[in-house]
Formats: sequence, C-alpha cells, structure tokens
Amino acid sequence: MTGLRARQKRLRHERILDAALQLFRDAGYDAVRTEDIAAAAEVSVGTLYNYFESKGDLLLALVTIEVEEVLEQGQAVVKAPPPDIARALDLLIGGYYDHSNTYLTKDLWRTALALTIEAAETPFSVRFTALDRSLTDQVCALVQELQRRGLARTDVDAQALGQVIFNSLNQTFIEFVKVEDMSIDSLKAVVGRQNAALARLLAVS
Amino acid sequence: MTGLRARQKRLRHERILDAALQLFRDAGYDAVRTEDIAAAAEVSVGTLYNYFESKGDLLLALVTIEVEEVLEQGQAVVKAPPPDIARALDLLIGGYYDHSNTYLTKDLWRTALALTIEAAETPFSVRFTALDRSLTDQVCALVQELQRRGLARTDVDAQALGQVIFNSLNQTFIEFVKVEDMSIDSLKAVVGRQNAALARLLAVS
DNA sequence: GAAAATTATTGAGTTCGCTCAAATTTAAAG
DNA sequence: CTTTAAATTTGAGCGAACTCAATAATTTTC
Repeated sequence: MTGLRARQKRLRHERILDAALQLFRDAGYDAVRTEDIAAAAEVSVGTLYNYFESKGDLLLALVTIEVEEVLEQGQAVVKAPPPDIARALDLLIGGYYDHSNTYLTKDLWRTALALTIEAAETPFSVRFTALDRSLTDQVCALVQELQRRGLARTDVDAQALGQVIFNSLNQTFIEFVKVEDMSIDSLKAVVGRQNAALARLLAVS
Repeated sequence: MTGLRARQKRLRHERILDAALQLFRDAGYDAVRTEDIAAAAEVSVGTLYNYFESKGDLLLALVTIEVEEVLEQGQAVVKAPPPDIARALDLLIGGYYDHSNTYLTKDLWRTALALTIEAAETPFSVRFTALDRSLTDQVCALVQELQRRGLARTDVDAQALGQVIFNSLNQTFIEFVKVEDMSIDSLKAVVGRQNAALARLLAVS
C-alpha cells in the first residue's frame, strides 16, 4: 500500500490545482495572489512552491490539461473527415476553438500564451510547446488524409501546408484572446474565410 | 521658440529610451532594473514613470521603432516583386526577419511579444497590434500584386490568403525567438519550404 | 520683478512573487 | 518503544516594479 506521505502528496497537489483554477477563473490571474491559492488549498506559500515552480507554472499545468483534451478530440476528425476540404478544416479547427473555453477564460489564455513565449525554457513551457507540435502534426495528418482520399491535390507538401494552417489558426486564436469582446463565432468566421481560400487552392482540378 | 520645459521633456524622453536600449541589449530585459535605467538616464524612478507607463511599455516603444522600419523596407518588394511567387515571398519575409535583429535581441523580442499578448490593452500594445495589421496588409498587397501581374492564380481570396501567410510567418518568428540557438538561416529554411508549397498551389496552371 | 499658479521631479514606501533556514512530521533502525 | 535519519512544511524576509505626497522648477499674472 502507498505510504501516508505519497497519499498526502497526491492530495495536496490536487487541492492546490483545484484552488488555483477556481480562483483564477473567478478573479482573474493577476488579482489572485499565491498567498490566496495557498490559503484556499490549506497549505503554506512555501509548500505551494514545493509542488509548482511558480505561479505561472501552476497556470500552465491547467492549460496543459485543456490542450491534451483538445488533441484527443481532434483524432476523430482526422480519422473520418467530411468529404470536403473547407468543411474538414472548419470542423477540426472549430473543435479546437470550442473546447478552448471549457476550463480557461480569455484572461487565462492570454497569460498562459504570454508565459510560453516569455519563459520558453521552463519545464511546463517546454511541455506546452510539445503539445503545440502535436497539434501541428494533427493538422498535417488531416491534410494527408484528404489527399489519400483523393479529395485534395497530391502535388503539394502536406507537411509544410499543415504547418502553415496550424500557425495561422494559432495566431488567429491569439488575436481572439487579445480582444476581450470578440466572440468565438466571429473567430470561426475569420478562419472559415481563410479555410475557404485554401480549400479552393487545394481542390482537385 | 519652444519653451524650456518642452525642450527638456524631449531630451529626457530620448535619454531614457537610449539608456533602456543600451542596458536591455547588454544585460537582458530581466536583469535590468527600472532603477538602473533611471540612473543611466540621470532621472529618478518616479520621472521614468512619468514618461512611460511601465518597464514593458519602455521596451514596446523600442520594438515599435524596429517594426516601423521593417514595414517601410517591405514597400519596395511589394512595388516590384521578382517574377516568381516563392521568390517574392522569400524576399519580403526574409527582409522582415533580417531587419528584426537590428536593434533587438531574441530576449527582447520574447519579452515584447509576450507583453503584447499579456497586456493587450495598454496603449503601446495597441500600437504594436496596429503595426501587425499593417504588415498583414503588406503581405496581402504582395499577393494581389502577383495576381495583377498574372503570376498567381486570380480565382482566390488574396486578402484571406495574405492573412494566412502573415499569421504563419509571425508564428514561425515566435518559434524562432523561443529557441535561443536557432539561426535566422534555419528560420528562413522553414518558411522557405512553406512558401514553396504555397507557391505551387498559387501557380497559374 | 515678485507672487501666484501650473507643471514636473523626487525617493521613501507598498505590494507581491518567491526563497531558505528552522521546525515539524513521517519513516527506518535498533 | 526510542532513537536516528529523511522528507516535508512553514512563514518571516528579500528584491524589484510601481505609487504618491511632498518638494522643486518653470511659467503666467499683475
């Protein structure tokens, strides 16, 4: 059986994460002090820093959960995409966007995205970057799948194109979280127009 | 003639900016304290905050200068692009990348890009976002120019495609500054491959 | 040119993220 | 059960960005 220590460790880790998510969502990242999180999780500040490297690290742990779910959800679309390039892209990317506000708010995404750039070398940031790469791979896989099914031109570098598509959807998402009063629907509209253009270029003649 | 006050104001503003750039470049953003900048500019900390909203604001003022120059330089390419889609894109984008380390280091770009996401509502961040939009417009203009010259397919939304291309080059630049030991040449190689793929799709059949 | 009004500068003080030496709790050894 | 060793928690203290009431410099008024 697991010792008392291991059990308490798991419990505390969970309590801290739960407290942080709750507080971050309610009050916004900046308004929450590490002291508040520690208090809500019933540990001291020092203990909090035993479990997480920094306040930002704590947020990135939460973001990671969200992205992992997004990634898994995307698999279904890649395996059986709708027989239309624009629709397939809209479905995959729309899925990403829809899922993105399950746990996190714009404020939290803003902070998290900023952190992954600013503190690019921290363990959690590295992990997040790896997830970004997985998402890129997923988009590439979709393009390849469309080619394989004869729905898209095969005389083009699917890898390179997938990267471009992912980069663009990622950047557009950043714009989205930067503007507090932009709806997910208008985000989808912007990307939908881009997907339509790409779909036309990719269509088999 | 301008009063003593206005003259001193201009002088102080300049001295602060110069001191900040020097120190930021030498020691890195985080290692420089606002106190150090104030001392180097021979003003007090309070005065520094009379001229700039925050330490980050000071950095964004510097970044803005760089981007404005990049934008101006790009005009030449748009007006007379080489008669080949891939080359035209490589030239415009390569110009952006080459210019980007005239004043700023990767460290400074990292911090600045993070700031424009995190503090999206501050005046300087808004100004930076506007410059980003101008760059997007420039890429769109290049695509349109290529279409006008009969070098690219005209049955596609140039605006949407330009956005995609800019978003992608921007995101790739972010990846570049995130990885300390990635050269500008390998950055260009990555984007070059993407441009080749797009060029093939855009080629008139 | 002196007094009043306006504008700008100053630096000690506040806040918050984070650290680390001491104290406490749990596990292992005898 | 006691002692020793290891792991974990704790919170006062530190550093740096930023603020604001007091002060000083400049301009305007008469």
